This record gives sequence, structure tokens and C-alpha cells, in this order.
Amino acid sequence: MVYAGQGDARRSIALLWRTENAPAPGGTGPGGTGPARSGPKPGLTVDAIVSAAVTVADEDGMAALSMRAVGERLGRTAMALYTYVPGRSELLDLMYDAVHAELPSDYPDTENWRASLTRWAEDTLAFHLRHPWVLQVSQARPVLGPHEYTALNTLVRLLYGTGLDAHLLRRLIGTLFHFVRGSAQTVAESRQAAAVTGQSDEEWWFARSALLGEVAPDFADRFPDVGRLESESAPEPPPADDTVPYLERQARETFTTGLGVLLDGIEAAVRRTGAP
Amino acid sequence: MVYAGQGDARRSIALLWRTENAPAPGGTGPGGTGPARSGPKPGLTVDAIVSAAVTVADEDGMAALSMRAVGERLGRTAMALYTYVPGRSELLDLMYDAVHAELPSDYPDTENWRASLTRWAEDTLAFHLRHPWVLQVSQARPVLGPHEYTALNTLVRLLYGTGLDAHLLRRLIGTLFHFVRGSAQTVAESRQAAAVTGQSDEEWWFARSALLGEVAPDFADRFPDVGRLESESAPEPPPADDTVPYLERQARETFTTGLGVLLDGIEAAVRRTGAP
DNA sequence: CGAAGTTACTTTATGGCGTAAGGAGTCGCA
DNA sequence: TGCGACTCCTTACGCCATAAAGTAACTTCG
Repeated sequence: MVYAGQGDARRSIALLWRTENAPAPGGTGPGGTGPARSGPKPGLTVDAIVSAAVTVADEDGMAALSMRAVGERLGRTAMALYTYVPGRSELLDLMYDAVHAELPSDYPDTENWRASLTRWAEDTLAFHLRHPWVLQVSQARPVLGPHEYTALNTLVRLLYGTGLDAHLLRRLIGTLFHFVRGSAQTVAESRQAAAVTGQSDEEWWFARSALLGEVAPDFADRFPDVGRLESESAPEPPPADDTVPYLERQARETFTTGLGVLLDGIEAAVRRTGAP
Repeated sequence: MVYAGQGDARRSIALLWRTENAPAPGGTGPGGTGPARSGPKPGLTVDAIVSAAVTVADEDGMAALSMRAVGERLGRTAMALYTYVPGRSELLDLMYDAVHAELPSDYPDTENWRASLTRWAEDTLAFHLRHPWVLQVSQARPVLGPHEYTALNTLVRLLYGTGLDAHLLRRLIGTLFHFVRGSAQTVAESRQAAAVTGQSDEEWWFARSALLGEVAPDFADRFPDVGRLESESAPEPPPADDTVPYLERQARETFTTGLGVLLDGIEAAVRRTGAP
């Protein structure tokens, strides 16, 4: 987990909101187009670097996102990036905000908040699965970039559709995010583990079960309720299209069911305040 | 995020379930007490290493958890640990399972599942705040240690108190964990950010707001719903004991409210299946 | 036109990390 | 007493972020 806001806050924010139009670490002034720059022409742009970094992170994961790797993808050394970006942490902030531009914001403004929130949750889940490294960027000190704010604004708008009190809404935001992000994390980690180890969920689970049986033959006695749950909730044969891995299918079921439960809870609150 | 199960799975499991009673990387056989060991007396134990590592991680965070740091705390070099533990990844697995022993399992078996689940959520939240690094250990390929299973068994037992179908229960587990872990993560990251940067949430938020105002004076127009939410959900003056930082207090409110909503949703499911 | 100044980018270096390899010393047993 | 097993250390390698200094391209000023 990486934390933002270490460096020069003003420069970070300026980069995020694209207020300065030149690389200029020295800072020739935040003002307009300037009187033409001296020195060699910049061969890169902040956008190009951010985009290359996103590609690296999408393809090979957060662990593979090094300054060297990003530079290499652009035909430069790692140090070349420091002309445009203060450091790795700030680059991460820029990446984070950049991908948030992908999130849709054009949900129909119908009275059916439940359908809208469901679509929002599904879109947000898919977004995090496209960019799983986003889950590893700290939330505590939000990056506060324009696209993140746009995404937040969308959710707030949908939530206002419930007609609930603003204080309650504010708290629901976090709950919804926790749920979607958690769901995404399970799937993302499952995929990455499969990619890294070259072993599918099924294979892994099978091997581990065998070892567990060796090492804890008294399993059913020590963990009776888990045992009961496993026997009672039969594994359900996969549907015709069994291309989706085991854990992933289960995670998606958890997502659908959990979202339903969550929305039921919100509905209860709506009914409670709606007809006092 | 670190992935488990890379190395020798059998040795990992044996370490987790403490099946081998000696360090023995060569492996004198998994069998009983053995015919007395030769060589110098081991100066360390797996437990001592795990406990030292947990202390390091608790105090200085996951980022500070290096083999060198753990060794230093025990008066050894980093390489000395490799006699007892295959590597950093496996050490993490052991730490993860070890701290799960702290989770209580003696919830009263009353019919009031709502109260029990609330207490479970609070205990689990507190646990994650005591050991925030746990949030950074991958969930996808569970470590499958004895204490983790005990903790899981506890939650399953409480959930059976709802009388719901096993399939539904299975999916609720993930939802509850997502929620609690997400809530914990917000608080943990807020604390760590404050510790690392030496800046409180209030200070940070205030400074950023000022910068944001400079860079996006049209904020209220661009993000009308966020603006509306912020003005309508007044910041609520802190209670007499304002020792709790801003974001943290907000996160706790999100936790309480969100948990209530979640349990309302479960209650709806109970009522639905209970009286068909 | 040529010197000076500015800027993009590279090379080199520092101090961190996990861990492979090999060596030194300690102990139990023959 | 010697040998093998064992713990623990030193050294080394290849990663990482990034500080510092050098090189070359380009603009502007004299």
C-alpha cells in the first residue's frame, strides 16, 4: 500500500488537475503558455507516462510497476521520468485518477434507484477487475483528482434518488465502496494468484485439501460448523459454460447475493423514513 | 500484496499446523520426536520468530517488515531466520494464522443472532485495527491455518443462528468480511498516513481543500451532488472527547450505520424464508 | 554568429530489499 | 577423537527508488 501526499502537495494537485502545461520541475511559474521554452524538446508527456504505467500495472500487476519498467516501455531510463513526475507515489496518484475517467456517469435518472445502484455496482466491479492495482492504492487520504470526484459525484447522485437523509447517505457511500472493492479484490487476487503460480483455483484447492486431510484428520470435529456448511451447501455443478474458474464464480455469486442484501437494507431504511 | 503457497506446500502446511517439531530444513522426516538432534542447540524457535515479526508489523507496518528487521529484533542476522522458515512469504502465512488466535469464539448461543453478529463485527474490526497488516495479506488462496479456520467456524456458527439456507450463508460470509475489512482498512490507513506524514487528518484535509479551491474554483458547478451532500450533511461538532481523529470518527459512523443496513438486509431475508 | 543559459536525458552511486552460496563454529554419537 | 549434522554468519547478486552529476540539445542574448 502506498500513501499519497508525501511530496509537494501543490505540485501534486497541479499535476492532477493539469494546471501546469509544461514538465518544468523547476517551475517557470504556473501561469499561461509562457514565452516558449528553451532547452531540448520534451520527448515525453505526463499523459504518455501515465498511460504507459497503467498498461504495465494492468498487464503485470502492481508488483511489476517499477520506474524502470515504465521507462523501458517508453524507450527511456527510469530517471528520465523524474523530469515529468516527482516520484513513484505521485505517478500512482496520476494513474489512479486517470483510470477513473473510465467510470460511466450517465445512469438514467429514473425513480428506480435500486436498478441504478445495481448497475453502478456492476460497472464499478468491472472497472476494478480491469485495473486491479487500483485496489492497492490507499483510500485514507484520497487523491482528490478530477475524475475521482466525477465518479464520486455519480454515486452521490444515484444515492440521492433514494430520498434518504444526507447524513445517512454519506455513510452508505463507504459501505457500498467497501462491498464492491472487497468483491473485486477476491476475484482479482484469485486471478493474479492463478497467473503467478500457474495453478488454477481448482488444482490449488484440491492439493491443499489433500494436505489438510493429512495434517488435520480430525477436521470435522474441530470445525463442525464449517464442515456442516460445506456439506450442506453442495458445490453446485458448473453450468454449460464452465470457462469461469471456481473461486471466481463463487465470488460473483457472493457479489450478487451480497448486493441484494445490502440494497434490501437500504430499502428498509427508505421505507422507514418514507412513511413515518 | 503477497501470495502464499509458492514454496513447498507440504512444508508450509506442516509449519502452520505445527506438525514438525524441529527446525530441520533438510527434513529428518515428518515423523515423531526423532532420535535426538545433533549440532548446536537452536537458539530460536518458529514461534519466537513469528512473534517478533508480528511485533515489527504491528509497530511499524507491513512496509517495515523485512527479514533484516525481524532478525535484528532477535539479535540475529536476516539469514538466520531461513533455518526456521522457508522465506518471507511463509513467515507471513504463519503471522497471519498466529494472530487469528486472538479472535474470540465464545459468543453466547442465544437466539439473538443480530446481537451476536454485531459483536462479531466489532471484535473483528478491533482485531484488524490491532494488526492492520493483516489487511494486506491476500485472501484469494487462504492460508488455511488452524486459527483462521477456528475464526471462520465461529462466524459460520453465528450465521447458522439466522436459520437461513446454507447456500445463502456461504455468500453472506464474504459480504460480511468485505464490509468489516473495508471499514478497518479506512481507519488503519488513516492512522498510518497520520503516523507516516506526521500530519493529522484535519490538517491534511484543510490544506488540500485550500489547494483544491485554487485549482478548481468551479467545484460546486462541476460536482453539484458532492457539493450538495457536503453542505447538507453538516460536519457535526465533535463530542466532548475529541481525541478521535476526524476521518476515524467518520469511519466508525460508517461502520455502525453500514452494519445496521447490512443486518437489516439479512433480517429481510430471514423474514422472507421464515414465514413463507 | 557565438556564448550563455535552460532543459531533457543518461550515467553513476547510495542504501534498501529477499535470498543463494559458502564458510565457521558447536554439538551428539561412533 | 573424529565425523556428520546443525546453527548462524559473511559475502554476493540482482532487484528497487532516487540523489547527484555529467552530457547534449535547444533558445535567447550579446
